Amino acid sequence: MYTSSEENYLKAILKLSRKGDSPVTTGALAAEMQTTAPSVTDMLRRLAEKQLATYEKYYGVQLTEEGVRIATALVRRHRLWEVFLTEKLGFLWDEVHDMAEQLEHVQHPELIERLDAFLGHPRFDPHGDPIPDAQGRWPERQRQPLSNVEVGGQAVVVGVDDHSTAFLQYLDRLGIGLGVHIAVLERVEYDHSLCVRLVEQGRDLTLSDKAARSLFVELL
Amino acid sequence: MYTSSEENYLKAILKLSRKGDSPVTTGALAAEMQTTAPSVTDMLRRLAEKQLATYEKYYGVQLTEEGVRIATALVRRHRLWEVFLTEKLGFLWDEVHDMAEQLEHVQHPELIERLDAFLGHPRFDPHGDPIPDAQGRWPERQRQPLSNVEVGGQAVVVGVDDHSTAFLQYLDRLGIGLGVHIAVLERVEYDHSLCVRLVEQGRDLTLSDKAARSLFVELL
DNA sequence: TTTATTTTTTAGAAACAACTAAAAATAGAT
DNA sequence: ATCTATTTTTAGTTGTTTCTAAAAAATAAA
Ligand SMILES: [Mn+2]
Ligand SMILES: [Mn+2]
Ligand SMILES: [Mn+2]
Ligand SMILES: [Mn+2]
Repeated sequence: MYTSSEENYLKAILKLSRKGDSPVTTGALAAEMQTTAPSVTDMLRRLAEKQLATYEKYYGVQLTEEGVRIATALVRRHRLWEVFLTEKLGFLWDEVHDMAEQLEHVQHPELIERLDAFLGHPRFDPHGDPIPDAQGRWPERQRQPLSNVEVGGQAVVVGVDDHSTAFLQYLDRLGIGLGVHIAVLERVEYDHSLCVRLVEQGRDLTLSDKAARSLFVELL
Repeated sequence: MYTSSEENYLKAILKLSRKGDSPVTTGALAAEMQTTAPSVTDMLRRLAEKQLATYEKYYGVQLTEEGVRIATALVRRHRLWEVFLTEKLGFLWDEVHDMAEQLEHVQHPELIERLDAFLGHPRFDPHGDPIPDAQGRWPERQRQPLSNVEVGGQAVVVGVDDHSTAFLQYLDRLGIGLGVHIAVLERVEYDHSLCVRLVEQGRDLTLSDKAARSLFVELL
C-alpha cells in the first residue's frame, strides 16, 4: 500500500509528535531520519498529497487520522517482531532493532495478529516500550526515571530511555535488565550519581546521573 | 547489500537455470517475473556490472558463483520463513508464499541461522521443496510424479509441482497433503486419470492426469 | 536465400527517493 | 525596525526501477 520510506516518515512523525513537539518541524524530522531537510520537504509533500498528513509550508506537519493509524500499526509490528526475536530466537535487546526496522514493513492482513497470539499478546517490548493493540490503543504504565526516586525508595526497572547499543550493553554488564529490583541507597550531591542495590543479586553499584535518567522504573 | 529487485531477479534466474533452460533468456525471465522484456534487459546489465551474472546480448544470462550463492541463500530464507509461518503461526500452505516473498529480503548475518535452529533445521518446506543448508547444499530426495506410479504401487506424497492456491486448496479438500499415503488402484486408459486410495483415511478418489502429474511422491 | 515473424535491445519518459547548492522565509538580536 | 543568523524551500542532479514505442537482431518460413 505505502512504501517503506513513506512508512518510516510516518513513524518518525508519530514518535516526535507523541514526544510533545507538535507540529513536527522539517529540521526535527531530518535529524530523526538522519537525512537532509530537502528530502524531508519532498516527502512531506507526498504524504500530504496522499492525505496521510497535513503540511503547511514553513510551519510543520501533523498526521491525519489515517496517518496515525498507519504509524501506530507500524510501531505495533516493530515491537512485536522485537519480542519475537528476543523471546523465540534468543537475540539480546541491543541486537533486535535493525531487524525489526525491516520486519515491520512486511505487509499482510493476518500476519501480525497471528504473531501477536503466538507471542501471548505481550503488552511491552524488550525495551519496556508499550505495544499498541490491534485497535491502536497504547497500554499505559506509570513509569519515571530512576533519577527521580528518593533515597530509601525501591523500584523495578521497566524500560530505557536510551536505546543505544552502548547503553544496553553497559546495563547487561551491570546486571541491569527489565524486571530487576533496585533499592536507592544514596544520592551523591556533587554529580547526582546514585548508589543503588540490585536486590536479587545482592550487589551494590554506582550509576551516573546520565545513566539514572535513562532508566525507567516503576515504584514499589 | 543488494536491492530486493536485484535479489528477485537472481532468484528467478536460479530457478529457471535449475529447471534446465540455461542460459536463461530475456523472454523467460520476463514471464517468470511478470514484467516486460526491456525491464529485464536493464536489470541483466546491472547484474553483469555487479559481477553477479554473465550476460551476452541476444544470447542469455548465467549466474556467477557469487550470483548462485546469493540466490541460493534467498531460496533458503524464503523456505525457512514458509516453515515458520505454517509450523509456528498456523498458516496453510497456500497462504505463505507472498509473506515469504517479503520476509526473504530481511538482511541480517545471524537471523536466518537462529530461525533455522528454532525450527529444528527442517530440510523441506511446506510444499515439499528442498531447503538449501547454510553452505548452499541442496537436500536430495528421489521423487517422481504420482502419474508415473504403476497400478498396485504405493507411495507417499512429498511435494507439489504446481504451487497455485487453486491446486493447493483442491488438495486440501481431497484430504491430500505432505506425508499422505497413497495406493494406486487403477489407471483409466481413456484420459489417464488415476483411481487411488488414501490409505490412512481409507478413502478412494479419482485424480485427473493433470493433478497426478502435479503431485510428487516417494515410492514405498 | 529472401521474406516474414518473433525476440531482444535501444530510446525516451515517469515515479520515487535521495543529494548539493542557492534562494526565500522565518526567527532572533541589535 | 533593521540587520543577521537560522531554517526551510526551491532548483537542479543522480541513481533505481519501471514502462511504451521504435529499432535492431535473430529465428522461422516461404
Ligand atoms: Mn526498536
Ligand atoms: Mn523496542
Ligand atoms: Mn514460496
Ligand atoms: Mn515453498
